[in-house]
Amino acid sequence: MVRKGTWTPEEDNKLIAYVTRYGSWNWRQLPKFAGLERCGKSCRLRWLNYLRPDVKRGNFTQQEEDTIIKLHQKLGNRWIVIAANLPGRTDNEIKNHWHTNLKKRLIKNNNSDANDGTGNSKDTNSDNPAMEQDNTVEGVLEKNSGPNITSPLSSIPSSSGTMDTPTTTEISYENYVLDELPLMDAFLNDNFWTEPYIMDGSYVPPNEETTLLPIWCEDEYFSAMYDEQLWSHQQ
DNA sequence: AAAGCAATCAACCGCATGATA
DNA sequence: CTATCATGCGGTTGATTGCTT
Repeated sequence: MVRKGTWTPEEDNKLIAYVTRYGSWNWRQLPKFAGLERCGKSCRLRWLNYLRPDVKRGNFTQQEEDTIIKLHQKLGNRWIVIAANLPGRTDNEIKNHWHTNLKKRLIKNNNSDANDGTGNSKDTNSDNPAMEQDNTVEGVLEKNSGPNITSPLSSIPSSSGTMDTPTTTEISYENYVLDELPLMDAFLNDNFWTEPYIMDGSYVPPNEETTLLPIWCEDEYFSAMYDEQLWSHQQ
């Protein structure tokens, strides 16, 4: 039986514990091994959109909104490409923000422009001089990602020390002491960011013997940390 | 206080694409 | 070449929350 609907803290615990330890070597099989009554798709979405350590929560900044608008003008509904240029933001989050805020704001702005008769079109950053340096789509892409539009996964920090500049605003994984947090090693070591995503065959999935263990039960510290720190931030 | 409505956002669904047998 | 499977993407839905009356 496959569960649907909102994820519970317990389910989140299981998913985080599993992906942290073993990576996402196969989303379809993952829920079975992780002890989750969810489909693989649901697990993947939950991880990518909410549980990944580098997911940035909270309000969009003016600069982020400007980037979204500019890129959407050029690219249309290619949310994954737009997301790739906003580190820490997911396509789902950007899509939602677009439909609930930016689209309406643009319509409103266009209407007011049409009414004022000046023909001067103001974008959302007209009150922010700092943003007027290079507001072309090319400029935004160049500034955020280099000359080429990057792959969606490029927003995931590489192993080259990007944890020095965390993109997470609400959940700071740096606050946890490594010695006391065995599971968090995986978040912070050099392999974590590449393991789940590299499909070159180098990643060895857990075997049946090890995965039969209910791994989430072993990690009481992690569970407690998660309950207190992480879950509360998401509510 | 409660009912109605609108806004928000987490999650699901269907389709497309790429890999592999 | 074709079938099958896994994954990714974008559109849409529905539950929850907040606001108004």
